[in-house]
Amino acid sequence: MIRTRFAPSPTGFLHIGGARTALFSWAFARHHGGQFVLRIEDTDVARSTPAAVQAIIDGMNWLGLAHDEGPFYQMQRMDRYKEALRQMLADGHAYCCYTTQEELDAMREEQRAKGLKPRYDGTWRPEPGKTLPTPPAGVLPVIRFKNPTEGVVAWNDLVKGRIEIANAELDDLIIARQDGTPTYNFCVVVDDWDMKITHVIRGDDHVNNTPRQINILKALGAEVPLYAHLSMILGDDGQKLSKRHGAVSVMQYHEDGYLPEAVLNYLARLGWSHGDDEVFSMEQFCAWFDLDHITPSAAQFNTEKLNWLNAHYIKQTDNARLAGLVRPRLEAREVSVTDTPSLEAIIGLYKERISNLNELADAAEVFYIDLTPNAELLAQHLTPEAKPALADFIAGIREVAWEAPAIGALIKSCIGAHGLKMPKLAMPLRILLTGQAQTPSVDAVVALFPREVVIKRLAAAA
RNA sequence: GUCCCCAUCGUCUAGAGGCCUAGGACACAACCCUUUCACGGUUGGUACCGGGGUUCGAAUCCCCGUGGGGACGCCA
Repeated sequence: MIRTRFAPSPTGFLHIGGARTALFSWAFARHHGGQFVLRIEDTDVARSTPAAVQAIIDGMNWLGLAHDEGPFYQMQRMDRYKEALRQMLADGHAYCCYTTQEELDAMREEQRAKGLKPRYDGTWRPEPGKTLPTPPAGVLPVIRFKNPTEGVVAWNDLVKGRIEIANAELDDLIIARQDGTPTYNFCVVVDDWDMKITHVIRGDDHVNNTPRQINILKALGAEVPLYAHLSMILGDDGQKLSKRHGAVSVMQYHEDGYLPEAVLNYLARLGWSHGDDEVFSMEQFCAWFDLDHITPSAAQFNTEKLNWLNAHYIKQTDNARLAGLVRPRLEAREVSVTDTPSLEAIIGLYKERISNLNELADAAEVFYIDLTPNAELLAQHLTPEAKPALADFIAGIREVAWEAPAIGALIKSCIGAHGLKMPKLAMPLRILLTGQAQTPSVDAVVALFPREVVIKRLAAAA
């Protein structure tokens, strides 16, 4: 049974990189009929918040990345970690270290100054025949993992291939703090073991943790899972995403009018490929996705391509669902949506030409609010030569059959009578009715409105 | 500084030694369509980081550079 996990720390929202990691873990489990576990790594009490947990879950729900187990909270598993810690101590795989924070800082500074890799010097590490210093009074120890000093740790990374790191490069990391609480690398290992995770799919900022985790796993007598390290996603500008620069919540995409299937499709294609396939459903993705064909190099986010995909999915979506998504956006603007014109009809006319739901709301809004066209824009298009034709149109509008072809015919007869080209009348009509110079076919726009509203809006020009 | 990773059009990528005169998509340009703006359609330009090998043959394998990124916390 394949089991994957997504293990965010709840210190902020679910961003695009985390979402892709979750997506790949989820899809891999789906592909193999396995299970996808959600685990909340909340051991950093100072920075973890319930609001962040909720934000992450909201993001995953919006994207439809459902977990099969969890969420498990590491803070609720403290007893288990401490038990494992005792075991490590008893087995001689871990030891108490009394070096203080200050001493450590000084040591690192000195090593860095010498151009060395900062690392623990092993003062308190027990060795056969070695006499340990006497523990200083009043200093609470931390627990360190006794990392092997010889040989190499290697694994076959499912994305990057074989990675090998010499144990000599690794120092004895702290697995429990002075207050006795376990640290990240230890919790992860115990959890992955207990939760029977078979494939650890995560960001490649964890590559350096992997050899340490493998060593701990072995010390614990646990089976080592397979690892797949996903390269990072860079911002639109090629820069690293961070809280300070460019990182936004996936829910921001919701705000900005993106459909979850567009975001999902875009993310799936970022760092993974299936030949030339660009547009596909999540069902299709799960059928294809197998950790093969994941790019080992970093990928730059491209909003324009996301926009294109979003526009594509909006065109594919039926008007009723779109109306359901646009209506709350109009309500948020305090626009009261009435039955005439119907929101679905407006959407049907506009969805071909916009690329997000907010643009759809922008287009729909003008049908429901009182409108005063921009005077300058109107003056520019409502030329003296157009006025007689407009007057004819206003006269004719009371009688004409209320459907686009008949209205179109009326427009043609009005311009014909005055020897004008279509845009001469179409443009002022657009502006008077919608306030905008760019709209769909003007006869269709006119037909959307109730007749009285058209009469009223055009009267304003007289 | 040390260790690790990465390197094909502007961007996402195809490519697992001959199928590559390097393919697709976004973006861009031109044209067509057209009632404005879009949509759509057609066409076009643009890339294998550099240098050495290996080989009959390398975008693909190896080495060295160079460039970029990551890690080096009692954070996760």
